[in-house]
Amino acid sequence: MASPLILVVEDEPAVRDMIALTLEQADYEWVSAGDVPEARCRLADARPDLVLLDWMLPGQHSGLDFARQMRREELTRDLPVILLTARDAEDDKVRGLDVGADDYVTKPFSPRELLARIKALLRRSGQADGGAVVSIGGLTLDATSHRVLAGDENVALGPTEFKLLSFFIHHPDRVYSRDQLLDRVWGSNVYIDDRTVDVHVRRLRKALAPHGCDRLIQTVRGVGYRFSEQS
Amino acid sequence: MASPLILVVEDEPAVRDMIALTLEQADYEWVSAGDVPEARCRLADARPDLVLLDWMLPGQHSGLDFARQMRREELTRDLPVILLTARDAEDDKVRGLDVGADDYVTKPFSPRELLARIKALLRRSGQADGGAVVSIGGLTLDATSHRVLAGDENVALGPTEFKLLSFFIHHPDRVYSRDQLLDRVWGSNVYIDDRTVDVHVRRLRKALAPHGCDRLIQTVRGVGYRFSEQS
DNA sequence: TAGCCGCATTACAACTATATGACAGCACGC
DNA sequence: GCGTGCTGTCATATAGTTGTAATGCGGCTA
Repeated sequence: MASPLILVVEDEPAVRDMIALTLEQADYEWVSAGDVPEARCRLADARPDLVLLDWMLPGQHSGLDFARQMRREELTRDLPVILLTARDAEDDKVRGLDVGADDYVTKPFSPRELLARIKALLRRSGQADGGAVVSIGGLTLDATSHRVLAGDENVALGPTEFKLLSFFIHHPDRVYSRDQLLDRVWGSNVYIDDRTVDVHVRRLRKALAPHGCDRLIQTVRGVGYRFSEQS
Repeated sequence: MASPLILVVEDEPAVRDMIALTLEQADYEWVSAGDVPEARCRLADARPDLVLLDWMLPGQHSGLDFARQMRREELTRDLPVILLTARDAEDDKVRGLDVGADDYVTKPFSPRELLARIKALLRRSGQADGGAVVSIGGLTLDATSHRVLAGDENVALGPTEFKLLSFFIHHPDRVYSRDQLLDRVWGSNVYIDDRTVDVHVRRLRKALAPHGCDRLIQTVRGVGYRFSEQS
């Protein structure tokens, strides 16, 4: 496999160079962008495997908007994003997770920490498409054969339920609001009601219940849903 | 932290003993397995922090399959794996890293080299954890999964209690008046009675009490409340 | 020691969020 | 064209959460 390509979106040249050096030493390929429009181009032409995104960017478009937009586009929806935030900005972290960043690193950060998170994230997401088979808590989803097994029994799911479960199983132990789920499972141009998510969750649970796997989909009241093996 | 537990998967008793001795001298805990089925059991019951995996194992299941399977299971996906390759087989190394091994050691290897790699890997994987996780006094709050753990037990909280605890845990060792708490937890423009804070503090304490963590929320008479590890 | 004040505790009724079941519109294959 | 299965919406049921108020308790002060 070729070494992963990482897109660095950061306006300060000094920080960018530092990151670039770190990446090179760890044998990653990289491209960089200094603002959001440029980042869009790189995204389209270079097709990176992961994005390092500075929270504070010049121009009217913040990193937040960029991240949100990425989540809406089919092509970039599953791209792992690591947010670079200033220390002490608890709000930023929360909002960052809201728009779907997968992880964040607070500045200033050590090269080692950055690499560790990149590696962890790449491994997780690489497993997601490459392996095509993922198992959690007795549930097995095989993307290739488009099949779901609970234990060794087949589970019949409709298309939307399958996509929903697929998203959940690839992003476990994390809450997603109904809006986020609509963005990431249904896709961009949807005028669909929040409550519809409830219904599909319900259908998914119903299908999983005979196998005892419905417990994996957990309601987080006031927030959304979570897929997790733990209670 | 307790000393890390290492699972040694190796069929040759002589090599296994040598490794075990090395580990013991470095003050690591260890368990061992001679084949893949046994390794699975140890993985499930002992929950090791790192796996030393021999590439050449008896039986139809190779180390490669085992490693791949580990990457599929949620519980073991992020477990660091060091591969022990028999010969200087470049192919094996490549394939090993492909399935997600984090490092490899070529036999014969020196105890010192083995220990160095174990140490480095444990350090890295330890750092890769938790971005949005804060722990104080046995309490762990994970914003990402929107979960609270006391020790390793789940604590059920309502939305407001969660927000309150989240604020406290991010601002420890400092008194806050009821008005301040209303501002920062409930939001600015609320016309809510001071006494309501008492009730929510009470509810939070009640939820934490079974785990002994209620002592962290302290009343400062005439002033307000404080969250602190010290009494 | 009586009385006051601040906090703890409990109960409760309004309110809100989620679960559930039913339904009509579609798309698709036959 | 006709079933069949899937989707999104709605109405209703259920369950969990919230702020308030009543009451109890203990310490502090006069």
